[in-house]
Amino acid sequence: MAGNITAGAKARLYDAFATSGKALASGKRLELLDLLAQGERTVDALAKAAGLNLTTASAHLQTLKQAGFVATRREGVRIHYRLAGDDVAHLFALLRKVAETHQAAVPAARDAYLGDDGATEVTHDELRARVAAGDVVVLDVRPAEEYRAGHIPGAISVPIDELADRIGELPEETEIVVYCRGEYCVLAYDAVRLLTAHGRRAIRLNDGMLEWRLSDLPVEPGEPTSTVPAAG
Amino acid sequence: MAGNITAGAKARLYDAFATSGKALASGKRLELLDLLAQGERTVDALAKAAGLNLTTASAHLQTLKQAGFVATRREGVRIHYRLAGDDVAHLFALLRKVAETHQAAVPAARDAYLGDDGATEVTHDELRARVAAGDVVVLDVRPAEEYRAGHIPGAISVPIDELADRIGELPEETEIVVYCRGEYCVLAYDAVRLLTAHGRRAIRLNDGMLEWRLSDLPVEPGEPTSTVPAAG
DNA sequence: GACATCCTCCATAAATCCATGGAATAGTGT
DNA sequence: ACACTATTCCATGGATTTATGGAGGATGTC
Repeated sequence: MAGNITAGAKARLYDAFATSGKALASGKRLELLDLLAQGERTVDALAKAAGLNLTTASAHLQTLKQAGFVATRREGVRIHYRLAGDDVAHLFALLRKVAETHQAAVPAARDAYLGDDGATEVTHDELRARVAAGDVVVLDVRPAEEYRAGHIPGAISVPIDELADRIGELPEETEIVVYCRGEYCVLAYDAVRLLTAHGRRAIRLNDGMLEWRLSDLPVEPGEPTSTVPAAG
Repeated sequence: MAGNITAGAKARLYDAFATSGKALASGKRLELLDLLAQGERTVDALAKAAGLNLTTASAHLQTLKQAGFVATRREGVRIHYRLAGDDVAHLFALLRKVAETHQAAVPAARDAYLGDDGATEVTHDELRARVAAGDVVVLDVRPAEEYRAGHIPGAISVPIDELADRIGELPEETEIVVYCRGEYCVLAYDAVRLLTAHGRRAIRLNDGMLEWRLSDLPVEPGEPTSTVPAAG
């Protein structure tokens, strides 16, 4: 029923909260939030990235907008959607964490999706220490657009789609730390599998850009550089 | 649709997250979570407190259980539901906060429900300082059951239903700080209106037990005492 | 102005959710 | 074994949500 017209003030308040809850109640909308957490995007780009019909994507985005989770910006004929605030990203991240902690189906679905890459994981702190020591190369395998919107300082960008062709750009001996969108993003897993298959030493960041940003660690916007920084 | 049988592993993972999202997608379920955040309760008690048919309440609780948000304990013929963890309470609190921040309808619905009591609000820190100074009486107006499950140390219990009859138990000069379940709980507002109408000096805690507990402030379980502590 | 692009709004069919009453189950007391 | 209580399970009708195609609005180009 949800939203009884003649309901009392209490029901109206809780139904308003539930409007925001409903925004989290569809896998496709969560996928859209996941994408938006990496930076703003147009409706068309979101639809393609999430594998949705344009009309369907638009409808989901309206639901998110009603919940106040996203805001829009018009640029000519395009409309760019973005998260309405970092608190929304926090809510999204917390939902996933709580679901993984308390819902038995999640770890299973997670493993089925991500698979095993045999890679070690490093924490934020370890990564920062090793970057400071010049010990590793940090590799961002998200689409270039997302790298541009913000990446870990010093990371180089090789989108997962181009990685097989551009593997020669990566150092042969230095260890490579790969990251992508977040804890449940498959790109870094795929990248590690590809890199180790080519004899590179690759490990994975614990999680990804989402958690990095929400931990208030430094984020750098800007274009990818075409050269790999001198390692060691 | 949500839950395509033939969907890929990614869709299954996000649909699993969405299962937890769905648990937050009904005003009635949020009311149940609000109650459970105060302590465990039987199905029957929850149904009555939320104004639900027993069968309907049971169904909502099953939804919450599937999401992993609640756990159960059998005691003889009764089944007690409780939150599965503090992270669930955090998620619930964050959802409300994000909704209030970003959804225009929430502040309006909030004001319509809570009304105005003309009262000053005090923060956690201010309250602790004034309690330490013996400057105020802290009054918990939640049902006795919830007080018993955990209350602010030193608070006295007068459930809102009994307050009109028991107003004489309260000091006439000392300022009274009232609190109840949380930021959107109406009981403290009602209590302040009642107390000021009877010439008492009453103010309100910023929020309530939920936020107090989630801030890791000390919580005391135990029976109400029938005597009001000597004030000042 | 005619036209293309990007997006939102509308209408529709299938799937899902909500509330409810009645049946079934688990545990208690006699 | 029998009655009784608390809760869950099942079936049903009505409302809501999802996906989709087509119409309509807004903006930019020629």
